[in-house]
Amino acid sequence: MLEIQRLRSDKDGVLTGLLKRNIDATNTINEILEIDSLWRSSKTELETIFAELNQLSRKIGVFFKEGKQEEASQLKLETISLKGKESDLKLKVDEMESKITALLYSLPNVPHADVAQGKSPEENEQIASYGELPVFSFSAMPHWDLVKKYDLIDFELGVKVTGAGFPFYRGKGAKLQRALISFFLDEADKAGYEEFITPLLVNEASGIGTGQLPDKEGQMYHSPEDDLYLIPTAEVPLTNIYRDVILPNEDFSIKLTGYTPCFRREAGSYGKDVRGLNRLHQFDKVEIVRIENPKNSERALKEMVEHVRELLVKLELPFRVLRLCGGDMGFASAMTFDFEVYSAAQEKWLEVSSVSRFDTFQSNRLKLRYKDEQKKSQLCHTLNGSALALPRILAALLENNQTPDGIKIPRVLQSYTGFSIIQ
RNA sequence: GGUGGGAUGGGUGAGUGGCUGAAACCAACAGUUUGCUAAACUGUCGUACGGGUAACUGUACCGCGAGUUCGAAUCUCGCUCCCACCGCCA
Repeated sequence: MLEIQRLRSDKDGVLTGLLKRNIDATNTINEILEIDSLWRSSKTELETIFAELNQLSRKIGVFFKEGKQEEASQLKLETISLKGKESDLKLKVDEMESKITALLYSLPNVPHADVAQGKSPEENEQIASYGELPVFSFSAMPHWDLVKKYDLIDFELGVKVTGAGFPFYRGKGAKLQRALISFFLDEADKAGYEEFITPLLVNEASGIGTGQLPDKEGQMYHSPEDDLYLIPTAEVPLTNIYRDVILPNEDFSIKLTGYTPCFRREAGSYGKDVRGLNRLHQFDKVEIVRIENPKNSERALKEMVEHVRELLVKLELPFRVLRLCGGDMGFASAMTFDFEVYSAAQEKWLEVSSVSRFDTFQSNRLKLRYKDEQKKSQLCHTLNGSALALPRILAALLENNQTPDGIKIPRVLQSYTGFSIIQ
């Protein structure tokens, strides 16, 4: 949620920023500011009434103590008309507040100055690439055939036991999965992130805190009996650790990581691009989360991008890094870098990581603050990124490393898997 | 699932209708003292919003939401959560 102070002080900046998302928010913001100024004057009026009532009550109390019944009842009469005004005004003020909140919730984050305008993924800027695209002297198999050939993943079994998008990993497929998780966590640990094992179900307040609720309700699995949501990413439990927290000073840098399964309903995304491991209802991911002083968030973003880059280099996968254009960025993000690995048999780039800075957009909802030098509360900046999401990494590893003799395991994983080739 | 008990500031905890935004203690922070540390003493010590350049000031908040009352942390009702014991279970 954008801060209303920002709309008051820099309306034009916000408007031009949102244009990068191809959103013309003029009407919304004008409406917010109109209601806001009316709200402020009404609020002042209301508080004056409260102040008068408080004073009268105090006097009545004193009169009663002194036994002056007459004077007290006199004053009681005065409160009646004030109370009438109060309840009318209070209704209006409440109405205005919820209207403002609803309008603020509807506005996405303002893209950072360096973000380009654009409508679709084609307009994302490629800022780096690494590795060579594999060439095969034989006809390469897509991963959904490879996993069948080598008994690594059983999609049909998943359909039987649960439904589409819930695969079984088995044998070396399961081991490889576990190896990747351990590798990612170890790398995060080396980079100074504290590891967590988090709850996989969260309450409504947490969903609101990180922005999944109320807008993206349909994307999460929900247990109505207990009113709990299955997490779509570890970002939710990890970031919500710091919901309603005020850090005591301005000298902090919080780095969290965690492996969790992620659950996504993916309502409405059927058909192409969902084959095999490309899009699942349940998948594994290691997430990194940072909470930073605003002055350090730019550096933090760079470090996170570098961290993800290193992971992919070590896995020997060809990849490219994109800075997303305004139109392709997530609702809460101010800047996002996507990492895509090349999947050789599908001949496609697959998104395996998304690293974003949210500035104060999340912390405003989370009420996550720190005390500055003047001991004033300021909103923190939050950032997060996948490091990494497993299924598409697995898809690319299998496809790119296939040989007539089997699938070769990257060197860095071999100590984790205990084998160097899948035959 | 059953039965009880509870929810007050960073923590412990007092407070059953008015001068209580909230005692006291602890913790924390600043200062005095000190060769250093400790101790002692002094002071500060919630959040949000509104008004004001500012000093400051008004209002709201004692789990959440309603109600009674001139006035509610305190009384009434509903809800949520937590704890303990029993049952069941990894």
